[in-house]
Amino acid sequence: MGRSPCCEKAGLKKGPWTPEEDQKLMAYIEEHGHGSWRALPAKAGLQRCGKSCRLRWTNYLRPDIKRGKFSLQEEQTIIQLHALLGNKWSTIAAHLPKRTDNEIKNYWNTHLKKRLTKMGIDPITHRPKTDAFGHSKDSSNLSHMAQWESARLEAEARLVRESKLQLVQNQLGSKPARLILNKISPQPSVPPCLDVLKAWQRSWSTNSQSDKDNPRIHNIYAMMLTTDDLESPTSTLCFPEGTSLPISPTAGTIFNDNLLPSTTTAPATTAAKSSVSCDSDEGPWKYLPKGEDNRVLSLQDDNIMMAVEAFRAAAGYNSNNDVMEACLNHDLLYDSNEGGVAAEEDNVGIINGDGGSCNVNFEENNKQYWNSLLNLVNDLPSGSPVF
DNA sequence: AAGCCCCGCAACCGCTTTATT
DNA sequence: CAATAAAGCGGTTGCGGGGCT
Repeated sequence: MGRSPCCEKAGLKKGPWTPEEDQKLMAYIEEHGHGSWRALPAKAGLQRCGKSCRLRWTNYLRPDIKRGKFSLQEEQTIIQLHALLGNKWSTIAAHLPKRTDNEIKNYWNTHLKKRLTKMGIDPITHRPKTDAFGHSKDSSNLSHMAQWESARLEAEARLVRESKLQLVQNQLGSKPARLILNKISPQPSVPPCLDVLKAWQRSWSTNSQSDKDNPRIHNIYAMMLTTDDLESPTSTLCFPEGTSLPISPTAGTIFNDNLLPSTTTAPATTAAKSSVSCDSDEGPWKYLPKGEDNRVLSLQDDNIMMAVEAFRAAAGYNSNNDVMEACLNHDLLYDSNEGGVAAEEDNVGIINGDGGSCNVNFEENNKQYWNSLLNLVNDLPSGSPVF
């Protein structure tokens, strides 16, 4: 499946852009939109390849780019997200609305990475370097735990991109505590919070035992994570109850019949095409492909990961068995009786943020780690000098 | 003043993913 | 369903500017 490089043609210019070229590109896009990038250079009178034009536009010329020094808050957000996601620059950029992935990547490589190193923190694992050797298990667990949040954030970022063109539809059900997977614009009313970390905390907080355990673990890094507001315009975890938005019709819909308003019912076409579901306490989650549904998506906070999994599964898995397997592979489902991985027909417990009725069998160490991290963060006065 | 070195950033390269035919 | 095109993404490169000797 080869594809010839887009700049192969002789005569195409490379290297730094001149102001004249910038002007041509901006003028063309302002008037016509970019359309097909490949076709753009000829139409705009540029001796560049489409890829070069796209990069120049997305990384530099786009009017909604904020340039200049990164604020402390932005730095903290980058560090936090990098700890969870690794080098997923585009996903991280989705949480810093006016910054480009390229800019964030550069800033990380030239500033933040060095700063962490100087502080004795491994910029890859985000753990104190002295911990790295003796706690490899912790590191792998951290990575394991981060998988789900990573998946969620990536799915979220995808939905956000796709939803930019959508029209807001008015719909509201009777269920309280709505959580939506996408959002068109940032919500100023979102309360300051460490949404990612708190999401984790909720996932592990079945008991309060950890409150008194390991109070000093990773305290240096916890200090670095201190923040007043992790800006997360797409966060699923900070929305005030009662908020409701439609899921993008271009992205498809994740839904759960039992959480839908009683007046809406799932079309019969659902199961046929997207026989994708994840069972949960609320009943099965399903995914409806784009164009087939325009209802409002309403999720209970605790089911967010199940919904995301249903969505992801719709793209890559064909049967319930596959989805179940995917869930099992991610340690999402556990046998409620034995604490081991459940067979499909078993009565399985679902990881559930309220912790009340679910069976969470992750290592206690992970719980303690994240809880201690959050406790430390919460205990610190807001606006603590970190750097 | 000249040469050298380091750093930051824009841009490129090539691989992967997604969309289209 | 496979092939192809287009776009996305992350790693890397190389240029230009500033500081140091």
